[in-house]
Amino acid sequence: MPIHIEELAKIAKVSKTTVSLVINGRARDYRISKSTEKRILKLARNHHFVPNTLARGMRLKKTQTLGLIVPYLNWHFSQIAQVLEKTARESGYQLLVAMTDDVLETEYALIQNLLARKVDGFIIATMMNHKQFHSNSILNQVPVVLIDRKLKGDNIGWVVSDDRKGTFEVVTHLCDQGVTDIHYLGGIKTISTSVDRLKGFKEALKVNGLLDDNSKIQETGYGIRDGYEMARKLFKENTKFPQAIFTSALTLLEGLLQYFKEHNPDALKKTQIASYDDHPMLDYVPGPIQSVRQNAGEIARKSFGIIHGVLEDGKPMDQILIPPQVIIR
Amino acid sequence: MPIHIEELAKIAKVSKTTVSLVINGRARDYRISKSTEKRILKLARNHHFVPNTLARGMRLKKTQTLGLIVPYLNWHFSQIAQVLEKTARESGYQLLVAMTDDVLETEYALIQNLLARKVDGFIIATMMNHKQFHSNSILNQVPVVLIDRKLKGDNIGWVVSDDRKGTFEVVTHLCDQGVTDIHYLGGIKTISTSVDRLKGFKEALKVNGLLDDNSKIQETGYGIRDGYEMARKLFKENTKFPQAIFTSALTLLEGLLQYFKEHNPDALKKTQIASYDDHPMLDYVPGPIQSVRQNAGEIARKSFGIIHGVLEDGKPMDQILIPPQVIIR
DNA sequence: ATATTTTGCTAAAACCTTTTAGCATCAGCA
DNA sequence: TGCTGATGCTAAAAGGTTTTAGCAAAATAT
Repeated sequence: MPIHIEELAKIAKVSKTTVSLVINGRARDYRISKSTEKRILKLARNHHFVPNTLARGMRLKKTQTLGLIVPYLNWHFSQIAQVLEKTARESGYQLLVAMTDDVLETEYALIQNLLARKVDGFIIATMMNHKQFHSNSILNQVPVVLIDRKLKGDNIGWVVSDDRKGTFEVVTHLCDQGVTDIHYLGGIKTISTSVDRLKGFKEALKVNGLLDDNSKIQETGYGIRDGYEMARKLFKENTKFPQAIFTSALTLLEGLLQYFKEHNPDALKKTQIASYDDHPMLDYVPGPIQSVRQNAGEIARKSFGIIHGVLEDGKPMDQILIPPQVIIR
Repeated sequence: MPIHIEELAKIAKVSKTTVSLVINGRARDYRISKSTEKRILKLARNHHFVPNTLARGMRLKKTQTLGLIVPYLNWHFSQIAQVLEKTARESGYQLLVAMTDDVLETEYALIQNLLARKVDGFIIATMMNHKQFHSNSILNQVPVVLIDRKLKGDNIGWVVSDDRKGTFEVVTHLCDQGVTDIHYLGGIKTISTSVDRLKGFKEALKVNGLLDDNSKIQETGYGIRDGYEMARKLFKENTKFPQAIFTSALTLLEGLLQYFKEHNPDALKKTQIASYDDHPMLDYVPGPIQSVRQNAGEIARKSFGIIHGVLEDGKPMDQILIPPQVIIR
């Protein structure tokens, strides 16, 4: 039962055109007298008038809404969501947030759903591969910026952490400690994130004159359970105690730590650990644990910046690599 | 440039009424022939027709959208957001997520914004007090369920963790260990959460025959920094080493741990620590740290359940206390 | 052959905005 | 007095959907 323009017009004894113009601050442009303007503004305030965004969206063909699609709200994506929401809101956009659980069908359905809701743009950590993404109808409807995982194509924007560089640097740090035997625990092989992190890992080994030994590389999935299982396998198949382990995501590190806690409490002291992704509580986990902190805030701000630029200033799509920060503890 | 009903009707050589009826599965009710139905359905699929939700929302006066307003996306609220999104989506609702940073004005603005967007209901961790909330126009427009912080009034729903009980139990556990000197670090005094947690704390002291000593109780704010500062003050003003410390939120625990790390590395071993809120990584922080795990999933599901019940089954508002789980490490 | 019922479909209104094009009225000027 | 320009405002259309009331034709009953 909120009041709308028509009623306001009736009360003010003017047309709804006039009310609309005043509300939108275009009174001057249309020579609405100062007195009429004030009267309407006051009336609107008194009656708690808020323009119906649906009707507005229909007419204007834009909703000031962005769709954010992520697999889940882990620490990294929460940070991104949080900064994104704030940044977007400050520019008058609101966020529709959805999660895919890393299920492709869910992602498809979600994109349809949000398209139907006429979001003005998307920010997606997609599961899709290049082909799937480009055959989707999304791209010729609204601007899309990918985060976390990138795809080729110049009508598609992305903002991702420099996975190769971050991994290279932290693994190099391990090497600098004199470690020569480094194991790699990774996630879903296909996504760009995994490819780049593994690339950085191998590069670091090469530069530091270490053997690139595929038997020390495991890649299964990004679940905590996956990390746990890879840790188990690592210790089962290697008689020699690993000097160092690199996990390519926080979840995998969690799985590893859990395995350690259950089966090998003193491994933390004997094995050097490094991981992609950071978390404030890693400060309190004895280890110490080296990590690669993604600049979530920057990823969020830049992502919005691109969408905003495309939408409001007709700027071209953009693709940005964000340098991560290696945290040495 | 997505296709809409009118065009589809033209192609199928029927009226848009017919298309609409078919799309909404009401063909039977209106005696649309099976053949026409099939034809339209096929056409709709081929042309990737998705009904415009804005137009639909206008006509139906509901948007299948819920507004979630939280102060920030910390672990607890992320969990809630995540489960809520999934639960809601499974019932055909989408989530508009917004954050207040615990700033009252932002919350007011956000509520207006989401009301303008015609969300069908709200789930809010509000900063408002009883009076502020009830003088807000929100309550006579759509159903509202509060989380984390409750307010009186029977037209307003809430689902909160049983703060009093959780605190009582974990503090009692400390007492059972023979500890007699327990310090309390709390947050913003005014919100119900704080009141109930302190109540549980005092109750536990009383039941266990300990002195209720106000000098051991600090309440400033819920930031990490607040935890840090209260820890500093605690150690500065007490010559005697504290036997135990209870922090009433995860952020405060983080602040405490940070203080320990910087100024008192061995305090972790000498002092028993318990905290409201849990986090998976607490498993790996030496301590050990006792915690009270809120059932975020249940809070989310029940919140949605209430809104859904009110919206679709005309059920009455409801207020639910969710039992938390004490984690002993 | 006519009346009635069933079948299959549709016209039009309503939801609330914004915007374009333009209509009165009045003052100023010749 | 008649014309021009400024002032202050408005009518109407468009955007895409759902729903109510009802129409024409075909089938059935009398």
